[in-house]
Amino acid sequence: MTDTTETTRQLPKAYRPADFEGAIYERWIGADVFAPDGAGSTADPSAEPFVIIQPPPNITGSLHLGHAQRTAVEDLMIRHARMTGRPTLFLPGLDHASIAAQYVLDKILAGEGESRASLGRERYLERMWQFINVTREVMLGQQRRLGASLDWSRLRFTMDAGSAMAVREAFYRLHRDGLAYRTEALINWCPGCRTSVSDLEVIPTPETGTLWTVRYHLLDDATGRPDPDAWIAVATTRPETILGDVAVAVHPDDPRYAAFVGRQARIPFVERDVPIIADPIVEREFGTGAVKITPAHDHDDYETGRRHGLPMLTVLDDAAAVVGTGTRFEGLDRLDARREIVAALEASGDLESSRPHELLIGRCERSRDVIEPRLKTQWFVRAAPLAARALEATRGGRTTIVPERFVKVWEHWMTNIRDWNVSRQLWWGHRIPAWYCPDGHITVSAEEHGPTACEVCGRPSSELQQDPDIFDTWFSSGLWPFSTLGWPDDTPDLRRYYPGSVMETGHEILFFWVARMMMLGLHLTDVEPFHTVYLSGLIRDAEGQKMSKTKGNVVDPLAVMETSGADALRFAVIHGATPGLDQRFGPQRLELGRNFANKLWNAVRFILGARPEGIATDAVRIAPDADRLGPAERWIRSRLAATVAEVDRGVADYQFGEVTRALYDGIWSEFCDWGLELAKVRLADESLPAADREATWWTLVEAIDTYLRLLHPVMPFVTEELWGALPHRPEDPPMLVVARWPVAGPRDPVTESAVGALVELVRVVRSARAEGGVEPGRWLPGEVFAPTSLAGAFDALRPALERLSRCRPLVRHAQRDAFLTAAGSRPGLSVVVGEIEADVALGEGAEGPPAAELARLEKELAEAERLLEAARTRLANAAFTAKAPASVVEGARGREAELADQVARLRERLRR
RNA sequence: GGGCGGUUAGCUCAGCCGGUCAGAGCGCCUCGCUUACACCGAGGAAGUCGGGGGUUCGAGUCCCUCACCGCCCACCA
Repeated sequence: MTDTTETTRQLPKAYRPADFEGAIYERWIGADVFAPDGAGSTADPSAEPFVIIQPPPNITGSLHLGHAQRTAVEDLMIRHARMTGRPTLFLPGLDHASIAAQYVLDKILAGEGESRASLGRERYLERMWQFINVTREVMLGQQRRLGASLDWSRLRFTMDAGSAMAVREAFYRLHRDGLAYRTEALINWCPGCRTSVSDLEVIPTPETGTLWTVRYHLLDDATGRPDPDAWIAVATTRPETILGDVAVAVHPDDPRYAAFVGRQARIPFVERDVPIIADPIVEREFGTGAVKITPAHDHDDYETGRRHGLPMLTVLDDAAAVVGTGTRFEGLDRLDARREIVAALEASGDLESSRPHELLIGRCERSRDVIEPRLKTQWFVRAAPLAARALEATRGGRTTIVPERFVKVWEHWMTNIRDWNVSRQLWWGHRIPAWYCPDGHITVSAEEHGPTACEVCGRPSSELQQDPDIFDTWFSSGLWPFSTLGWPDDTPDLRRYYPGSVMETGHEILFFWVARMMMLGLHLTDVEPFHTVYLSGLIRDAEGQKMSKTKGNVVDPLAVMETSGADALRFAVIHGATPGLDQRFGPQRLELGRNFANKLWNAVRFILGARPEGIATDAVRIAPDADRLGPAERWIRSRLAATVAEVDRGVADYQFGEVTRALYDGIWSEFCDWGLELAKVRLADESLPAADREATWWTLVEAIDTYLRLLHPVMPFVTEELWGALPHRPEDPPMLVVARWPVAGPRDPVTESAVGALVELVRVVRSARAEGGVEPGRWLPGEVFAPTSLAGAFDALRPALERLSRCRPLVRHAQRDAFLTAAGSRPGLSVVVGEIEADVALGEGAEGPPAAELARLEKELAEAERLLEAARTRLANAAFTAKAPASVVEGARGREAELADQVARLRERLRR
């Protein structure tokens, strides 16, 4: 490390991120600075640790831009905390993503002519491990490339032994506490994935279907046979479910059907006679006002069936083919069956009508197949009591959600929560640790090898059968904040790093993941798993479209980083980050980041190259000599202090876009555009004592060092690289990554306003020159009248002001009369900026002020008059002066005086 | 059917607690190779802050309402 601390190094002329980003990451790893207790850590061990919880990405392929943006935000927070001297934990991990992974692997297998069935459970899982051994490296590599300062020594996976142990223990306790139960219930079945899915995984999709109206003949009370001339018409979008109908429901107050209630109707094909019942759930206006009830294949009907004690007849199997009906439709896929049933009804004359109908179809989030609700015996987690505790945590302020508006969404969901179906008929995942004995007794065990005997009847384990199902993938994800720290064991990590500080994730998985972590965490550990939930928005493409593989508009972060660098990507995505709001990403954004890095690079190159001869190349950094600072140097320091404060505020408020904006403006528009330009002149001024020039240089070093620290969490690579080339203090650590976060110094309002006025003068003179059509390269003499309060700053900065305004000599007059005499009536450009007036001579040969100059002055006058008028109107309003705060009124008066002065001066200039 | 978010220069967006807040980047126009940077520098044009009400001395900034776009939740078969 000594090479970077004790000597300043030469920087290559061009900023080429690819040349150093990888090497820098290696150096961080080599120095072991990411682990909270790593060899290179400079944290205060007694400080409160800062822990970021990163959603472990799904191990299904590669990371996309959304991952990159979130990782960037997380890394920003953790790097900032690390620099403040807190022990930090940023734990890397991957999620086995059971259903998503199986979906991907199934597709790959299909391409090879294999399938889940052809391989069998064992070989299928072997294939899965092979698959993820490849993808995991890709994904971890992407995180490294992005510069994520993850503690790799703590890498975890939701399918590792630690997670497995936590899953078993968690389920064991939930069951013990009466919060996990097994029952037959109507669940969402995906025929494509051949598994149940949770309510959240069913995506309501608007589609145009058909609404068929079908006649069910009433039974003749006398004969007990269907009456060909009496029927009740029901409307349905799924005629195949007729086979499972067990009732017809009408609204109890519907006069049309009052006489029907209590009678029987004959279901076609299955020739089943079912009751006509009354239930207020029926919408009288919809369809015919009579609803067929299929409790085993429809969520609403299931509830209705339960209310009325109706039988539940399953007529679709796992593949969604007709089963158990004893009809000729047996074995047909439900859609084929639907067609045939409609045709048969039409033939029999019982199809009254059919019309197109817009409806919401539940589709599988993964396979997009139509979800077919069906009865299954599954494990459920009782949600209400868990949700109550989660709500307590957010209401009590122990966990804060950022941005705040999501609290409402959270509350709504938590208060209407339904029990969580955790059984999945998949293979890739944690097997449910429940065993059943031949007598149907249930034994749940947290032991790795299962129970030794049935808990109820004592039968030996050899007679017990383990549940073939696995857990919903979110069950293990829900344990992530503590399962990764050794829970259920009472480990040092768990004590030190739990609960976490900030949990960052996309708002789309607020329910899937955040809610489950809260519920499980509170129940199992008795403490909320994190203090803050920071929700990010989605990354969209430049057109505002959601990025998706099928649309082909996904941006590969690796490719982006290859061309523009990780820093540019990080800057771009952080720049656009507003909590909870989506952002568009396009090439422009990226260029912004890259250009900024380039600017920074060149600024540092300039500073290093401008080192006064009296300072050795390997000089140890010293603070600039305060007695030798000029106005420009004091201005730089004061503006720097302002930027530090702004960045601090942005970080504290999670307004990361504000952080990048403050840095962009501070570094580019203030420090580079004015600070360096002013300093340049002083550094080159041989007439000044060497010590003055050295103080200037040390000021630049101090400023850029501070800016680099502030920017490090956003752009870690380029800042590390550049910082390494700067002279350092003896107490500085070898690398920026563990250097101390800056403390905002004092502001200097007097200097800020004086230099601000002079900067404005330069700006206005430049503008006047350009508008007046003066050749840019031409030096013009100028006269300036500045109030005595600005005299010191003006004189000190005169050489710089001359150079920047390209006016020489620039003569300052202390008296306005003298100024007016000197400016005289010669042809020239006149500017009025605040209390300063300047007149730039156009030189011999000029006939008079060019027409453009007059037009410019007139425009300025008109604008000033307009503003003055507005200010006067405001002050004339008695209500304003009476009710507005004194400071505001005072400010308005000052403004009025200023404007009046400016108007007067401009009029005077125009008269000449 | 509820709920939430967005609507600010041609484009992409900042504008936190109402009082120089009308801004930035890109694009556009005019200039410029001034020894850090053409991934640059200087200057410039450009918006009745979605519409309409209201509160206030004062409103992109608060309230109501409407419109359009987007998202989330929801048991109309």
